Amino acid sequence: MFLVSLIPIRSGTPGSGPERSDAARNRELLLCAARQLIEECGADGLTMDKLAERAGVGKGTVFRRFGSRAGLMMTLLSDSEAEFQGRFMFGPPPLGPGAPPLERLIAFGAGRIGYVLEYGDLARAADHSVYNRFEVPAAVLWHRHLEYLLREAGLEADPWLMAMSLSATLDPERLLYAVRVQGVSPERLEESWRQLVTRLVRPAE
Amino acid sequence: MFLVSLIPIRSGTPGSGPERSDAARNRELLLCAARQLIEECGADGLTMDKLAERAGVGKGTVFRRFGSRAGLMMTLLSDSEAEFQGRFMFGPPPLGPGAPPLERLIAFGAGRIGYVLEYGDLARAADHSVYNRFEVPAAVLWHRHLEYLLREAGLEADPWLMAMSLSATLDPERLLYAVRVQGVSPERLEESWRQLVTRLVRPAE
DNA sequence: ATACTAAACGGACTACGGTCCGGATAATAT
DNA sequence: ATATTATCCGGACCGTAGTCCGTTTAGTAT
Repeated sequence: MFLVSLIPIRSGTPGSGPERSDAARNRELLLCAARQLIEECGADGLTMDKLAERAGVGKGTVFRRFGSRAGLMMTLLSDSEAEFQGRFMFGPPPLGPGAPPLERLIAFGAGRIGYVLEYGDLARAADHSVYNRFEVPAAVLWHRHLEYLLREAGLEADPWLMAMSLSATLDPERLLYAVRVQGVSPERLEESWRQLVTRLVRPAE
Repeated sequence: MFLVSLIPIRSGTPGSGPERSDAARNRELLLCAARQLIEECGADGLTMDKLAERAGVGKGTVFRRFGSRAGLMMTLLSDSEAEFQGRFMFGPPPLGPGAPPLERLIAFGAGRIGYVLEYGDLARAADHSVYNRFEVPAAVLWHRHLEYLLREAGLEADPWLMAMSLSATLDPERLLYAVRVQGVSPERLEESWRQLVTRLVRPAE
């Protein structure tokens, strides 16, 4: 069993030591301004320049706080992300521990689909790292969780890569394309996911 | 049965009519310069400014020819892409018609994995459209092919979405991450793909 | 209070993808 | 040859993410 350091999402703190008061104040200003801007222009319409101006700080401050645009988006998502993590790691079955692995897999997909549809553009923008989006703590955690459930379900073959395939299926960009462009219903997504994982873990006669 | 208009990849021609002689000359200059630059700096190191300068044309010309950076990359890949398309649509079994659907699915994955590993950065850069990368002709064709094979194999449930999951599994960015960062071997990828599609199409007892 | 220092600040700067439009030019008609 | 026109050309221009570095400031030691 592995226990990660408990929801290591992204606090928005650059250094390791305590935070200076002006830094803390600016972080709040920035998060507040970001939420305002997203409400006004949507997540895709948020630019780092507009954000800096709205918050009344320099552009450098924005990047020192959040590292990148994707980092900012992750910070904005961190509360709901932590909530979701808590549910699938410690919450009630079938998402949390207690239910059989296959049930948990199905619930995980449904949960993630709901999450992505709720925070659509934000989730997509958070994924838009130029570098490896697969090494973001949250992504690593999902992957490990899927891998763990696959093992528990008795999957023989390469749970690591299978977890990767499953992660790919739940990729925000694809899900949003299916729903928004192709008009696929969330229920249909969930059902397809259920079929997928069910067939995956079914033992080879 | 559907027969697409036969390998509609991307010719690099903007208008619909015939091409003016200077335009044709510049297109050749650009493709040649692009291949040079990729050899020198890698696909990721190619910028549209450098390309224009190297080819001795204006920047506008580059974008009129190829539409975008991703469009240029697709054009550079079009020969090998056409070759791959020809193989899985008309070539010899097990990739081409004649073999049982499951065999063809397995071969398709292996072929695609080989393709992505061969043209790595190029394939990834070609996928990097800002807009919907899922509507690129080549991607649509793969998707339809996978969907068709899934149906042929007797899959009951939602072949369209299942084909989408399978496409996601074969996404260049993910494959390259697995191989280059995680050190997964191509054989392991192929084996995992084989397991995945085999389990998918296995009938529900 | 004063001096000191590490941290944070700000905004000019770069790199890059992509757009625009006035001017050049190849094909065609006369 | 000349005129006409649709197409193409070039490079200045824009918006955006991200970097850099001289300046300011919060916290702390004296």
